[in-house]
Amino acid sequence: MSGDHLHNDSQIEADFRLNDSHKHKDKHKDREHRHKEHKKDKDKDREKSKHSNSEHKDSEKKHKEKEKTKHKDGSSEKHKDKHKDRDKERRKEEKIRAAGDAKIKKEKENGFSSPPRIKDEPEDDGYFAPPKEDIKPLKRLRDEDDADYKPKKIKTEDIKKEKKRKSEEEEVIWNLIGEDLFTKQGDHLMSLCHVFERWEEERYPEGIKWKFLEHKGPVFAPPYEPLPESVKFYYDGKVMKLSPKAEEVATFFAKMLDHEYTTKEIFRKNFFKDWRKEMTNDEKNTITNLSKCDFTQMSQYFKAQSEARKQMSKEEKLVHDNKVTWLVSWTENIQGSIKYIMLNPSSRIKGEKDWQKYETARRLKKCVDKIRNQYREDWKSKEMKVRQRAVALYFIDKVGTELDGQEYVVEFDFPGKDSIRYYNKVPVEKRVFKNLQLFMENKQPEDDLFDRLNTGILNKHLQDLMEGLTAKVFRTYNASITLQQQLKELTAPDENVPAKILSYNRANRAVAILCNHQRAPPKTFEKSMMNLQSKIDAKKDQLADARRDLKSAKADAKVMKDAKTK
DNA sequence: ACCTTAACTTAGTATCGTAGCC
DNA sequence: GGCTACGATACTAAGTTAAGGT
Repeated sequence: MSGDHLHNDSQIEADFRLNDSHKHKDKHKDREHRHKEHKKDKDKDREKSKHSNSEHKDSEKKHKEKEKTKHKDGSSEKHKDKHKDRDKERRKEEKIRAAGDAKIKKEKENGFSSPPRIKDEPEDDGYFAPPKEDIKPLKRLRDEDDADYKPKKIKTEDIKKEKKRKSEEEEVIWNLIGEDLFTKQGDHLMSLCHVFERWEEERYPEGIKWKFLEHKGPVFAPPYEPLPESVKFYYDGKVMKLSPKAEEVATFFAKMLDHEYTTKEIFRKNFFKDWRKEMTNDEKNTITNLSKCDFTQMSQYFKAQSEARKQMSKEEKLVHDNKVTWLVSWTENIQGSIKYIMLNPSSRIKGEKDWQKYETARRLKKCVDKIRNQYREDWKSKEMKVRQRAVALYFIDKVGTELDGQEYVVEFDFPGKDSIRYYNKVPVEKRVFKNLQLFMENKQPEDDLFDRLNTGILNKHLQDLMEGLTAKVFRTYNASITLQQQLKELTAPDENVPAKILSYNRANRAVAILCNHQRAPPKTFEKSMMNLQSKIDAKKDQLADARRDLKSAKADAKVMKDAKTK
């Protein structure tokens, strides 16, 4: 959700209601969207896998180095987890690298500088597009949402109870099976078999089989990874290098070599027929008899792989990291920064966080007076560090409060976000002004004004003042309280809706100014403005015409009247 | 103590979809 | 049916914050 001021608590609630009440329409939209997304994702996935080898040895080296240090000093649980992730990743990378240097070279020319890390499970051979958690869970059904909205902590206690209840139920069901279903015992049995209840609920009118379908996205198989060079295929006793497609199909057969199926004539015939479809002409000419094919090396290779998988520890098998919220990450190739794919703002994970943000701001409301009093006191502190901290905190908190007289004015001039110049003259309290003068004593222009202060000191102080307090919270708080005050001031209960909307927009604008929101005029702005102006002009002309007509009509009427009376 | 980085938030522009108008 | 305006959504650069590294 964007803009602090745009979402106070009541609005968040409203947002959820909106989703709920619109779920049908939205679902439809969502489906369409996902359809598109899948296509995109599919393409993306192909791209990613194409580029996945462009991974740098650099980052791997880094990982290894990190690992070393961490093990030495005994890292936290969380970090151990990360290690496992990295280990896994490294293994993946190594595997991929083994696939061939030529490929790497080619792919280095392309954009990606790291293979995307996708949070799925290794056992899962399918690619998810979109990833398992819907990329756009925007309009999920309410009940679904509710289900995972609740639990901050799922107590093991509850799970145990639930398990116990289930097993007791099961026992009763087993005891009742065989009973006459039309007796009370039967009713009891039916009531315990929840699956019947569900069918009961979902019964549709005669002939109607479904009301809507939800597309959760197709599962795409990962692109085929060729076998390592060392794994040979033999035809008629001679080594034969298969084309990638033929090799891929051959692996299906190789993987089930131990199965009885492969001895069945019909099965062998069917497989061979399908296999030939993927062979090159040369292969078709050479491979004419399935019995002369030797898949044993392939078979052994896959057996060894599955054995290795079994050897992995429980933790290794768990690929996911439930300490983070992103679905996919990769290293961007220009700045080397990390990019993420995260959930939509309307997802539980984001919505809950956003809600928490406002809860923190509400907590600040309770102690903000105390905090303000304290930093005012600290302006007089003997300790320079405390004074600097207090002045800094004042600027973090201060939101254009009007002061009597403009005696003490501070001029701000610095590159702000997006390197946009921030230039403003702000009236401040006398003590702040005097303190700033003090901080400037014996300093060159390039010296730090707050030389005794750093983020660590300030943040620590904020934490001490209130748990969870950071600089951002002041902004959220001040924006929210301003919106509330403005709404109170500008709106009247008996106003009509357009008037209320106008008042709301005005209140919102006040907050936008407070937060220094800037927006370029839209490209079509001037054109729209001109259209509006020409409409106004046309109306004015019309009005003038009408006036003229009225005047002459009146004159006519007078003449007529005179004539009539006459 | 200072610097770097991962993970997340914020806030901007771009684009899409659709209602309403002609 | 085309055009426009406008709200919703998508996309993403550039912030913040906390934790880790040197």
